[in-house]
Amino acid sequence: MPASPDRDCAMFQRIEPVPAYRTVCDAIEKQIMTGRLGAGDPLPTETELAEQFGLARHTVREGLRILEESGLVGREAGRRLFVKAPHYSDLAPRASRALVMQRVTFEELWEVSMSLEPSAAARAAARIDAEQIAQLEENYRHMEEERAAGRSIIALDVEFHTLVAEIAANKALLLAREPISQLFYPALAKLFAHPLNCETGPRRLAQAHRRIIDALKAHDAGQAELWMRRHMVDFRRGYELCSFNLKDAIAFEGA
Amino acid sequence: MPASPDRDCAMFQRIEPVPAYRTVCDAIEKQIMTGRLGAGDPLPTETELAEQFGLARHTVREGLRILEESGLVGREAGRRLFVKAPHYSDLAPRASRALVMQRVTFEELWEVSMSLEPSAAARAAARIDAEQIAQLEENYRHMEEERAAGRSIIALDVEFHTLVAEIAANKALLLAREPISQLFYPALAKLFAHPLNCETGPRRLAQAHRRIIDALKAHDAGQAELWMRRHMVDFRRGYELCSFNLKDAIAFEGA
DNA sequence: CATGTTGATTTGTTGGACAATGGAACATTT
DNA sequence: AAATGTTCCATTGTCCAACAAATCAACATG
Repeated sequence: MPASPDRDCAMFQRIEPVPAYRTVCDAIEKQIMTGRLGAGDPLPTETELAEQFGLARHTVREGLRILEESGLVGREAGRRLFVKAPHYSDLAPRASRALVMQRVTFEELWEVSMSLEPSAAARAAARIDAEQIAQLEENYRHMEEERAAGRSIIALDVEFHTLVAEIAANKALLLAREPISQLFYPALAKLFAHPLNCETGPRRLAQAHRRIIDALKAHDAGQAELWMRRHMVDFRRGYELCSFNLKDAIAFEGA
Repeated sequence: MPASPDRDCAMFQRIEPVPAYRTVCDAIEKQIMTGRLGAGDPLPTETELAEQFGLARHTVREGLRILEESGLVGREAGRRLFVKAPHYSDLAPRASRALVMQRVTFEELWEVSMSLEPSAAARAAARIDAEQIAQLEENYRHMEEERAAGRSIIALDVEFHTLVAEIAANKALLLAREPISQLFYPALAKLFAHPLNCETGPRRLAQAHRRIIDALKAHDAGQAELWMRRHMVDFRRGYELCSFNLKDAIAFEGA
């Protein structure tokens, strides 16, 4: 083995001290992941945990804050903490912010969406039911209403795509696409603020949604995928038409 | 508007009390997202923060734990906290665990990977450089070594795919695929534990990697995508061959 | 120049305390 | 009887004061 990197010679790995609050967090997490604590179970009270761990309540609390943030525990109507399965909506905001901080570009987001959205539509076509069709129609109706009133349809567009993904019923897909989907909000805002697009943009967008819904209703996976793809391509073209740079970082959308 | 849902009539939204530690977290997060605190900047000390916020140090600490967990701040060689841009490797473990708890199936993971991995390979082919080729070759060499020695190549397989994704240099893609990629670890372990696959599985896997690397070296996006797709299909077929149920939940991989 | 020593700074942890909130059980009002 | 007020207890949110342990920098020592 020639040119073996010298780090192979490093005999010892970096050793970092583990604060007690992290151990608390890990211990509880382990109980959850191994199923000894299941979703819906209430956590012991802070004082009980402190006793069991032999630590001060403050220390335990810091561990709980971490667990809470990672979505493994949450409050269900009241103060008490309950174990829960983290929902994609818990994790998406952090991921979105991470992407913004990494100065992700429109092009990067678009590329991934180009991979995920059409296949999501195809999958949705195969398993959509009446109630879900109604949801999509309601979204469409609402969008036309807002559009006629000259109000923003951005939130409704993001919702439409999330609805399609939920109909596709793939938990990994939902988790993967949501952070990206959220970031189209500022991108669309920028797009529709441009005089070239403030009128035609929303109209074309609604038309595409119409086509997609129709394909889904007909359980036509091919058409659904096709129209979703066209919809995405159209989005990108609009961006270029306004001579926005695809490689600019996505702007931060404040709370 | 017929059949307006009665929740539209609810005059007031749910109002939930915001504990001070969350306000702390939000305040600091805002400073980061608006750029007043940039990556690499040190945070004020806990006592300073406590003074500025007019809160007790421990309350501030709970807020810091949340920020730390979400990856916006971290320790860089020492105790002091620094602002940083969250890396996908910070967020992936949480997401993976979320998927496990939601009882994600092999089929779901596979479907998303089937959308992401081939296009990642195609994109990687367009921009791979000499050093990156060397990394892939090193990974391949190492894999053959381990395979010959009868040791597990699973970690190296996961690493291979992450390498390809990093070469594709799409930050959104990296973030989206990593949690899923991590979950193939237990799936592969299960697969290679089966007598039908413990020999042929790793061999076919290494062969596919060989083809992919060659395509990448030739900057042939089409071939890279094609072989990656075949590689994924092969993976699934192996799973079916062992008569594993594609709809079984992925097992938890303990620390 | 590598290795102690010292001291100031900062984080990790503890203890005890109290206010505020939620929930349940019960009393009161209409 | 249904809605509203009262009481009490368990639990969480917050504070104050303090100490142990680790880090860093400067300096002293061999």
